[in-house]
Amino acid sequence: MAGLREKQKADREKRILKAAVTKFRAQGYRSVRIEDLAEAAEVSVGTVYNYYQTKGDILIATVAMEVEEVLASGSDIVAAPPQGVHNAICALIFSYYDHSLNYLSKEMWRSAMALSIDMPATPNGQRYSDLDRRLAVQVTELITVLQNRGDVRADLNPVALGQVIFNNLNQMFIEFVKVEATTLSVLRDAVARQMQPISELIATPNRP
Amino acid sequence: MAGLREKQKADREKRILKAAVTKFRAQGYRSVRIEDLAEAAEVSVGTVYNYYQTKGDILIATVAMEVEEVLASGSDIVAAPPQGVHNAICALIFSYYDHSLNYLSKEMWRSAMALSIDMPATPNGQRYSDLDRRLAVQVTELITVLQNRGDVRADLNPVALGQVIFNNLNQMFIEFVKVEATTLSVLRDAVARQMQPISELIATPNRP
DNA sequence: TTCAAAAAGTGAATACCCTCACTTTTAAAG
DNA sequence: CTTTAAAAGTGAGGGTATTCACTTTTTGAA
Repeated sequence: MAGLREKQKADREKRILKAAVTKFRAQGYRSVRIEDLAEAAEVSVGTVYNYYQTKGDILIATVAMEVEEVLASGSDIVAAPPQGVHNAICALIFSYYDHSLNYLSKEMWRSAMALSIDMPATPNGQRYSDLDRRLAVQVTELITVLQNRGDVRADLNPVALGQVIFNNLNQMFIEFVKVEATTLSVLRDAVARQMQPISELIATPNRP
Repeated sequence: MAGLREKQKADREKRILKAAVTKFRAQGYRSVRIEDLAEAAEVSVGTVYNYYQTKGDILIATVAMEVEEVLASGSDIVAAPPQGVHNAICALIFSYYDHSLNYLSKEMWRSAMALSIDMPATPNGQRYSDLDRRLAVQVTELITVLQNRGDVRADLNPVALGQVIFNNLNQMFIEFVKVEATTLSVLRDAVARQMQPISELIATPNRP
């Protein structure tokens, strides 16, 4: 299995991906030409297409790496959410947001999200949608944890709630990456404000 | 003002737009070439670009017409929402959804939404974002109406609530257009299920 | 070691969006 | 009616993602 051919394949794929991460961040996804990636990875244009179906496919591969990290950081929060419904929900959401720009620029996010909408049937689009789905599931898990802990009313459907909260945080993130000037702290404040009434409503009523 | 030149200009623009609506729906946005539109509108490729900045610009123009209708139908609902919080919210959302495919195909929506994310600074993207904003405002207006009527708790921030509900319905619409096979009734049911707990939570508590 | 088949690499060719230097048409003044 | 400037139209050409017929490399059996 670790023949010469396999080793070379893995190496070429890695070189292409590394070139992509570097160049996409430095120059922006748009302005990087496949030829640039091929040159940096020391392969031909045709070879790039042996490893990735489209330019967008390469982008999704870089985004997927980041989202895996985001999911990992989120699972820490779900395992031990801070006290209070609002704090817990915001902690999870903020952990997503704070990780989101580690390796990716806003422009890369925009392009990736646009691709996932525009080409939903391609492996690209599906992979991105899967990541979104896993994020939504994680939010639902948090709600369930909070219900088990007695913080959130037990009579609420955690799936419906989780989806609504995820859809909101996702849409807010879209708005965030659409405006280059917006900072993470502005995003956090806006979402915290939106979640405030939701958190209060779903919290278990005080029984004095 | 209604000189020959103006008349011809208006006529050409209309011909291009008409060709776009027809061909985009028939063949899909992607597969229609600017040259096809130019031919159908009996102008040259260069002329198309005298009226619209990019291919995406033409798409947004067609989408904008549809969204204006959606907004108009929504304002009827806001003016006289049906009884009950859940009914009122769903009525508004469903009026959006039910109008959405009048002139546009799912593929057109996908492309338009992708454009709005990917090129937020262009006139295209901004115009689309403006339409989204107006829809969000309309949802907020509905919440306010329901508050004034005493159906929704007066202590809730209608803007935060309106944004969350809009973000959710918008994101659900994105998922809807991403999967060609999904029907409007499936979409409606899913959103109704999500809004159910929200509606109950924000409704004024019964005072027996 | 040799050789045929399979796998992978290659880059010239293709397709399509968009631009721009040039031509044609319209407006309006003389 | 001429003339001239402004406005609009035109389509060949530039740029880049993607393809595919051909070449090179690797594998594994003889």
